[in-house]
Amino acid sequence: MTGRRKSPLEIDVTEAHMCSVNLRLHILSQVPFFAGLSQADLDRVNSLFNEQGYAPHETIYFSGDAVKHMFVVADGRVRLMRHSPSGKDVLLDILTPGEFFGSFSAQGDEVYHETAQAHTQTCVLGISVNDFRAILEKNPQVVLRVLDITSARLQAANVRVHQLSALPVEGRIAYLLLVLCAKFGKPGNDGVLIQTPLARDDVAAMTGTTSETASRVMSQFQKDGLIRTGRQWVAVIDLFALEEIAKAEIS
Amino acid sequence: MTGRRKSPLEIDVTEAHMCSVNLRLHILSQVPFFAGLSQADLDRVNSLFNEQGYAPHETIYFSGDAVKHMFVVADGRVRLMRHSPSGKDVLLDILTPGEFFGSFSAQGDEVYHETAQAHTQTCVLGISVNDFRAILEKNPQVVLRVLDITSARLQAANVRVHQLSALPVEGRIAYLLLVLCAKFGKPGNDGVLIQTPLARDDVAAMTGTTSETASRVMSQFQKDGLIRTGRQWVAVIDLFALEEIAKAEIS
DNA sequence: CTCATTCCATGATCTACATCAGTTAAGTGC
DNA sequence: GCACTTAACTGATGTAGATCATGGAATGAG
Repeated sequence: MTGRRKSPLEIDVTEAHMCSVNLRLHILSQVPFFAGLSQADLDRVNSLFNEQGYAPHETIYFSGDAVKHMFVVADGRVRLMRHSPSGKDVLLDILTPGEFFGSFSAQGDEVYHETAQAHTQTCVLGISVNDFRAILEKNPQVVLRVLDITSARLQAANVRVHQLSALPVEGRIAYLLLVLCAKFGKPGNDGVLIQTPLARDDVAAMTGTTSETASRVMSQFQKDGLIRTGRQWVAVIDLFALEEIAKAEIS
Repeated sequence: MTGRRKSPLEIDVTEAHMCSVNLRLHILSQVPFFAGLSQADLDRVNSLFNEQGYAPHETIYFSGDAVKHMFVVADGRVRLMRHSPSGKDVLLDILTPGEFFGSFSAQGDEVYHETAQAHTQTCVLGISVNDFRAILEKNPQVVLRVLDITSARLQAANVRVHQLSALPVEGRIAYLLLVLCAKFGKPGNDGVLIQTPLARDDVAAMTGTTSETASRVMSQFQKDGLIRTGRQWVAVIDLFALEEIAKAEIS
């Protein structure tokens, strides 16, 4: 393993805390649920957002904080997590530019039910819940898109419940790698590289296990030639084999 | 335990496969997301629904079936579940009159991702996805309500993911009983009776454990005076103690 | 470069819970 | 009422995976 490359991730470490105006407009037009808006509407919407930069591990809001904003990731990666008194945190999702988080229900939650944290150097666009709600009320087709996305997330959450209830750790990690591959994968020389920092702790926190067990399972995957992995990175080589493991049930 | 009462549930075992027209209109007006409609709109919506009766354990649709309808529970209880190849099924939810299920995303899923089954004698109102979508497109405020409900369900699913990842079985069952209590609870002589048939298998399938373990945990709860339970029923006596257990983390 | 920190790997134990198995009790139909 | 069926209880045993503990490798700071 002398030739193992180090840190193959290509994370843009731009110094800018703020993202450029160009990027900002581009991002908003890319957000799935604003896709249908006219340029004029888009400009109006854009003026309601303000941007904010975060360093890695900086917290955007804490679980339990009063809800004030809805956010869109402009650049970087954002972690959504839930804490436990014991310290065993659960990583709900890693968000990529164009995805939204925070509150968006019309009735409005009182407090956030998860913590949002910058995973990498991040730029986030925020809008007050009132402004966002006004947009929703004026643009029915936007609401339909938000509903679609929320339904898809509910769907994904149910899959996760299912897996935590019925699959052994190995299967859950295999499935997670496939999901991350679909979301962050960049085909490369050897396998599909998951383009986001991903520590063993992260894998553990997304699959309901410990970092030690995640480490063992991933070591085995590597020995079996299913993945290549190093410090904070993973590349998937054999998608099909992982799929088999994710589906496998011991009769 | 000589005085243990038998089957304290008060399930209406009406013979009717169909629910009356009165009930039907009443149900639709009670459905949270139709609550804002005018009487005229409500009548029009009503005409788009057709009703269907199901006997206990009858299947309304299977996971994997092509999506054709969105449903509202009119009477009885409906189980939403996911199957595993191994046979270890997961019970996602038990629905009560006024709740909807099936597909409702605007883009439309191709197939159902869960199986819906009558839990008791049930009457269900169905509407074609096209008709429902037309309603959504004409009534923005209805979409907002659907979004709210979907957000709340996503929220609940995330709680479940969290618990499966971080809580021991005892805690998950304690929490489940509290949730069921809030949803189906009827205060009675001794404790709050959960007004739905609830076998140990059901508890197990909702908490990611086995019926044996569910049985052991619930026996212990009963010995400790937290609940009263029998064949297919549970009454909660000490809500506060269950809350403590649900929150407890080992260090 | 060197040191300090963080992340990863892996062995040795321990335990919560699954699994297997047999008994008891609550409903149900005749 | 009695026989039959299904659900619940409970003991014995096995095991996946947590926990504890240690050493090594990649990265970052000075």
